[in-house]
Formats: sequence, structure tokens, C-alpha cells
Amino acid sequence: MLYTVGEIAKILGISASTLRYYDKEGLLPFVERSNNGIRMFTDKDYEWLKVIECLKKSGLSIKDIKAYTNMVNQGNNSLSERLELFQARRTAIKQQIMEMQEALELLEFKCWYYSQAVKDHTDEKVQALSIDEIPEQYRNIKQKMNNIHAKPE
Amino acid sequence: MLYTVGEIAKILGISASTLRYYDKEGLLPFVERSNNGIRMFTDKDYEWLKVIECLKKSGLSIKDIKAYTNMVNQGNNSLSERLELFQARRTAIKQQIMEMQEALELLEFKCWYYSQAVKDHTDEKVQALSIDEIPEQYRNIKQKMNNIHAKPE
DNA sequence: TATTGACTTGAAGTGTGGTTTAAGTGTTAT
DNA sequence: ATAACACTTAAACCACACTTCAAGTCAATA
Repeated sequence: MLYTVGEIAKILGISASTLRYYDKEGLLPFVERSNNGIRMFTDKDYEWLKVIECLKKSGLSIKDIKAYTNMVNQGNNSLSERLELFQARRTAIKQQIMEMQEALELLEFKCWYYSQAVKDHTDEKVQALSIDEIPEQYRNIKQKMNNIHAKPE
Repeated sequence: MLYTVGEIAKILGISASTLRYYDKEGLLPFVERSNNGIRMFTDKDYEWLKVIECLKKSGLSIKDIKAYTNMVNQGNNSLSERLELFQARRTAIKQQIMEMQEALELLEFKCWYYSQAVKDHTDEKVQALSIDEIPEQYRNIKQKMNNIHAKPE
């Protein structure tokens, strides 16, 4: 099955111009052209774009993904380099997920806080609650918010 | 306890210029100044900055956070608006976490793939494996990668 | 007293990741 | 045949989130 840039863009949920930009930046060296110069995306290209999407979500820049593309073009010489890259991205995304989960906890607390405040028509009451008066599920994050702790970065 | 911009920046793991930029953009309306015009951050300001950090992680722009700041400045009128905001951010971050977890699955697969390839000194063998020859924990993500499915966005 | 160092400001500069524009090509439908 | 539509390119443009710069203030130390 073959797709034009507009078709694959729709499937991926990104714009065609973004795909052309990726191509220009060297992220799509495998995409072939039809007789009249039109990009034809294959299922293999879809897979490749899924990997790009994944690397981007892990925090890699276009430049970094270009570097990965170059590794793939080097063939078997770069296998261990590629392994190291994916291991590093795995570590990075695990870290990101943990940070997101902490952010979620804070958002859950804020949702509770404001649902109380809306009930009371003021947030004075809920704000005045001491740590052991709030539901225990929120105590942890509430304390993290209140007590200054330097980032170990 | 009071902190200068440099001190609180160090604690938060961001730069002092970023904090001054946030102030200029109206994100820090509560930060007071000393006699000679120096910003003095309190524990309350630390808490506020933690919320900003959290909203940013949830995908909000500086402009959006400025809008939230305005809501807080409006007092009790905006309580339900603030509740809705936090509920929306909670939904958004849950979605992001799910996407990250799918990205992690793909990275795990790639780590396995390349650890095999490094062993073999080529990825031809591991690439040639059919779906039921790869460890079952990776089959799901491998199929998602291979089979085109349009995003329902 | 002079230097160091952290703070202040407004304004200009930067990098990233696209998007838009303009001019043109090729296929399809009326 | 001509209009509509999706594709092509290079180049210009854009928003965002900072970062850096230049010029100056202040408090503490040598």
C-alpha cells in the first residue's frame, strides 16, 4: 500500500508540511518518489515515522533524530550505538513518566481543593485545613509542595 | 524564610533569568521586593512556582498560566473556572502519560531488538522474525507499529 | 576605598520546530 | 479545454520560551 504525503499526514495526525520539513532535515531518507517526483510512503515508512514520533516523545530533538537516521544508514557498524541510544531514551522517558505522575498527583489535589472551594463559595476554609485534616491521598503531594527541597540535578 | 531570585532558582533547578522572565510575563504577582528593589521569594512563592511547574508539565503555555494567574487575582469569582481548568489539565496529563507509556513500550522493544542485533553482529536475523517468534511482551507494540491506524483526533 | 558579586532593568538576540507563501507541475473531473 | 486539487520547491516568516547584553545599583569583603 502506498500513500501520498497528505494521506500519511492524516493517518499520523500531523500536517503535510511537517512531513516535508522532516524530509528536508534528513529524517526520511527511505521515502521514495513516483515518476513525477511525488513522495510515496510505504508501510515501512509508516513504521519509521512511528519510531520518530516515539523518539520525539522521549525528548529527542530533530537534530538528534537526524543523528539516529545517520546511524541507521551506517548499517551494522552502528548497532551497539543504536542500542545505547534506545537504552538512554528508555531511561529518560521513565523519568519523564515519573515526573508526569507527580504532576498528576498535584492536579488531583487541586481538583479536590477547588471542588471543596466551589462548594463553600470560598477557598478560605479548605486553605485553612492542616495537613492531617485533608484526605490522606493528598497529604504526600501537599507536603512536597510546602516543604522546600532542592532538585538534585 | 526568604530567598533571592538566585537562591530560589537553584532550589527549583531553573535559571534566575527564567524567573525574571516569568515575573515580567505576570506569572509572579505575589513576589514582594525588599527596600532596595530585590525580589524576595517566600515559602508561599515556592508553592506557587511548584504549581506553575506542574501546569507547564501538563502542557500549558506561559500565556495560559498568565490567564490562570489572573483568575487567582479575581478571587472567589473564579473558583469554578479554576476547578474546570485543573480538571482539564488532569485529563490532558493522563492522556500524555498514556502516550508516554506507549512510547516506553516501543523503546523497550527496540532495546530488545538491538540487544539481539548486537549479539548477532547484524539485525537481519531479528528483523526476519515473525510476530509469534518475538517475545510476547513485545508483540502488542510491534503490531501497533506495523499496522496502520489513523489517529482518532 | 576599591573591588567583587549578586541583584536590577529594557531591549535585543537565539534556537527550535514548524508554517506559510509564491511559483510551478501533474492528474482528474466537468 | 479548463478548472480544481494535491503535489513540488526554496525561501521567508512565525510563535514560543527563554537567554544574553548593556548599563546601572547596592552590600559586603579585602
